[in-house]
Amino acid sequence: MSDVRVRFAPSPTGYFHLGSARSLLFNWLFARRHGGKFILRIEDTDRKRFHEEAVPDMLDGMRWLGLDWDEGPEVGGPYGPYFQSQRLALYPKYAQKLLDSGDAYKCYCSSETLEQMRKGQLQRRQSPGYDRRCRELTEQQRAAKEAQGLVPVIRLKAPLTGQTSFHDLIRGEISVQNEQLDDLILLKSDGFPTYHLAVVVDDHLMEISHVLRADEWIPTTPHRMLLYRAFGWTPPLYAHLPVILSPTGQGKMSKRKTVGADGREYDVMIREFRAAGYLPEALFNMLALIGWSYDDKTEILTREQIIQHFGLDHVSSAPAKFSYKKLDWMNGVYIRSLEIDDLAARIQPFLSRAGLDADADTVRRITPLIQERLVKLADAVSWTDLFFIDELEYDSAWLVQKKMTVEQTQQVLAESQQVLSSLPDFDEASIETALRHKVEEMGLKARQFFGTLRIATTGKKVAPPLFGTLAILGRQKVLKRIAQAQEMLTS
RNA sequence: GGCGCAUUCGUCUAGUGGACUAGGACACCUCCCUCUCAAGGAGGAGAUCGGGGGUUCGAAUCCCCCAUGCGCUACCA
Repeated sequence: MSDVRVRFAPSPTGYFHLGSARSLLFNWLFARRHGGKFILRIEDTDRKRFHEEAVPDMLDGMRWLGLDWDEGPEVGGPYGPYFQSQRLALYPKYAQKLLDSGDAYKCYCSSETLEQMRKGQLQRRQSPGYDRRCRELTEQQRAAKEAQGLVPVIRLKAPLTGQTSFHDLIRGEISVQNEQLDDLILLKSDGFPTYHLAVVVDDHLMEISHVLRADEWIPTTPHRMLLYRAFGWTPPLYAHLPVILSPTGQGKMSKRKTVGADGREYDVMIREFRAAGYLPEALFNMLALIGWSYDDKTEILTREQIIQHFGLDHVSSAPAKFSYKKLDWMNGVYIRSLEIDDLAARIQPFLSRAGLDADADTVRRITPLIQERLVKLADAVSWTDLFFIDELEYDSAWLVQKKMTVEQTQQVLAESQQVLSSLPDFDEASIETALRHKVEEMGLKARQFFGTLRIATTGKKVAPPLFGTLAILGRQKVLKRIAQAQEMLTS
């Protein structure tokens, strides 16, 4: 397959979300796997739903995920333009061709008429659909309508009998009875094409070889076959991907916030995953595994491995829920595999954004302590704020550990104070040795002694490993915090 | 209502007629390690493959029916 050309053709109506990203990724993988071209085409023919930020948001998201495009916005290409709004002159000509060949006709019914027609049909428990009243209009009838100032749409003349079928690369043969097929509108009365016309014309003109799209589009595919036949063109090969279900399993993944069975709100926008501190490589891996699998055991795959092994034969046909828990796990795996410098650099912006005055050197030193505790980069904030704030806030009762008295707690603080102030070197190893020695001497449990010291120096019940934390905090800050704890205990 | 697509542990999946007493991962449980939390190690529980009929010496895998879920049914995509 040397001349593989696939495209992702979103409608810019909102932010880049999980469902789009997955379809996009599979197209991209298919192109990369077969050494073909990946094309981005913006289907902005619906002026009512157009969203200004949609395209920039998607391009940003794609760059973040490392998905490049060979032709499309910003990069151009030999088949441009890649915005349908810039190709508008094209579509009426093709609609006219179908009019000329008798495969299409002008329909003068207004939206209101059609709406009423549907209502009536539903009331009579009939299938809603256009009743084709304009299909066989005579020349005179049309002239009369035009004289009234009615502006027509152009409809495809679907066959009334027989059946239309196509071969789906994932599902095999799919066919429908032609009587089920509506006379689709190809050109709206404002001269804009509908999605159905524009897609077919553009896919043909751009020489698209394979169309990989979500499941929910299956019902429109027979119409496309009809259009290809009317134009006398060879259709591309089709593969319909399973949709992503919402975390509850009730319905497909929403394009807005989605609420899980636990009542929690889950992220769906790529920008939200990014802001929460998911790594692009983790999301990439995770997305690739929705509906595709490499084998019976491998879960973690590099981008290169995925490209190398990706194929439609391992794409499942059943819809799947997106597992946020598994994404969290996978993100942790990727975070743990990062080089310290790399991770520190990725954490930094999250700290700054949270308002912490975190210098790069300190962040670099803290990073090894929290690396295996991070699920998301944003978690770094609550793990590290203790290093950058001046006053700790905590309940003094926390200082007193289980099975310990206030007196013993005071003793722990005093002894710590003494040991730590007299240490020649305030490094992690020295601190640990000296303190463990003291624990033994006092006959306490390590968790009791260090528990108290942890609260005193970090203000938290859960914090990074103590000795490394103390070393990074520095002697001065540590002693000051211990003194403050002592004060809190006595007052 | 009509049409279409789907149906393997709670979840994501492996499985393409015998190697399946159905494998892996997440989540869950127990234990170990341990200064907290993690991470890590060892184990455990969890699917009679949606149901019912066939075909076959043999079916999760092929066929039929049913049920359920989802999708489409716009001058939206």
